[in-house]
Amino acid sequence: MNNLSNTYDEILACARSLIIAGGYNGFSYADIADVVGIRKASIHHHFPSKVDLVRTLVARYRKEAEEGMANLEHQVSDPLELLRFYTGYWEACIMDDSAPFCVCALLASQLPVLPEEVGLEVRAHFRSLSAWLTAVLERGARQGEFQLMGTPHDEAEAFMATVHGAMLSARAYGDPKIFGVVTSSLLERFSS
Amino acid sequence: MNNLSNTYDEILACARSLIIAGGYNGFSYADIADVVGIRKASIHHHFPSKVDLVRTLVARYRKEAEEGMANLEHQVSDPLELLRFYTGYWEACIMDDSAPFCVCALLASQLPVLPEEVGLEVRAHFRSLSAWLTAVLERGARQGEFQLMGTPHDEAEAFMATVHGAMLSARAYGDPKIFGVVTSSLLERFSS
DNA sequence: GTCATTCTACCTTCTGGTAGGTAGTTTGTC
DNA sequence: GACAAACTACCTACCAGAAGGTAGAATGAC
Repeated sequence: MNNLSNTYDEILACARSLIIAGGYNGFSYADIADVVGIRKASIHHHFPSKVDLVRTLVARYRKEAEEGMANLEHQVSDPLELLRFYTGYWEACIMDDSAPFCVCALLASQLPVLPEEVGLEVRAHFRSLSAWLTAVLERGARQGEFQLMGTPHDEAEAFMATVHGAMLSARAYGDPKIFGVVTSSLLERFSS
Repeated sequence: MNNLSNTYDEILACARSLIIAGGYNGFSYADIADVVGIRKASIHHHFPSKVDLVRTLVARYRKEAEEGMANLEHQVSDPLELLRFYTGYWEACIMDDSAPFCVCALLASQLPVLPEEVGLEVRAHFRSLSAWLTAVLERGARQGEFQLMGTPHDEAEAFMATVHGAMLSARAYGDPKIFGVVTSSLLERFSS
C-alpha cells in the first residue's frame, strides 16, 4: 500500500481540519492544494474524487475513535472515570483549538446534502459511539455507581447529545470554556 | 417596504429550508430560483447578495423566536410547562419534517466559514435563547419547582446543548423519535 | 409616466474532474 | 548485473458546469 506516502496523509489531515471548520461543501481541492503545497490534479492521484477523499477520511476517523475507546478501557475501568476521560479528551481538543469539533458531528448536521457513501460512515460513527456509552453506563449502573433515571441506552443518547451540543455552543459563543461548563454539569449528575 | 411582496417571502422561506438541509454553502441562488419559479437575477433584485439574504433570514428567524418565547410566557406561567412547550415545539417540527433543525444551530456549526455579519446574528440567537432559558430555570428554582445542581445559567447552557444535540442525533440516525427520547429524559430531571 | 418586478444575456471566478506527459523508482527476467 | 516494463507521484494544461453577480431591456400595475 501507499499509506507510507507522506502526501497522502497530509491531504487527509488537511481535509480533516477544513471539514471541521466548514463541513463537506466548505472546502475545495484548491484549498487543500494550497495548504499541502501540491497541485489540484495531484490530489486526484491519491483520491480520485471528493467522495473518495471524505469517505476515506471518515472511515479512518471512525477507526481511530473505536481504537481510542477500546484503548481507554484497557487503561481505565471505572465507568465514571471513562466518561471523564471522554469529555476531557474533547475539552483538550477544543481548548487548544487543534480539533474543536467532531468530524462526524459536523458532517451529520449536513446529512441531507451529503453523498450517500459519506452519510453511511457518519451514521455508523454515531451508532458505535452510542453503543460504547451505553455499555459504560450499563456497567456503572450494575456496579451501583450510577443511578440512571432511564435505560442505559436512553441515557447514553442524552449524554452524547449533550456533548455534541456543548461543542456547538463553544463554537457559537466563540468561547471554549463553555464546553467544560456543560460537560462538568453533565458528569456531576452521574457522580452523585 | 416591500414585505408585502409574495416573492420576497417565498425566497426567504425557500432559503430557510435549504439552509436547514445543508447550511450556508449547501445551497445556491440557482436552487432557490428553481423552487420559487423565477430567474436567478430576480433574486438579486430582492437580495443583492447572498450575505444580504442570509442575514435577513437569520434576523427574521431571531425575531420570530423571541416573539415566540415572549408569547409563550403570556400563555403559560409554569416553568416546567414552558420547557415542555419549547421541546414540544421542536419535537413537532422534527416529526413532521417541516423544519427538522434550528437554522441558527446549523449555521453555528459552520461559523468559521460564515460571513461575519451572519455569524454575529447567529451568536445573538444563542445568547437570547440562553438568556430566556436561564430566566425560566431561575424562576423554577425560586418557586421551588426545580432543584438545580448548578447555577441557572450553567443549567440553561446544558439544557440548550442537549436540545441541539438531540436535533443532531435525530438527523444522524434518520430517526425523528430520538429527539423525543433525549428531551423527555432531559425534562424528567427537572420534573422530579 | 413612473416605479417595482422580472426577464434575457452576459461576466468572472471557482468547482470537481480529465488528458497526457515526465522524472524517478521497482520489479521481473535473462 | 543489465535492461526493459510497470508503477508512483507529481506536473501543465485543459474542460464543462456551477457559483455569485451585473447591465439593461421588457412588463405591468398604479
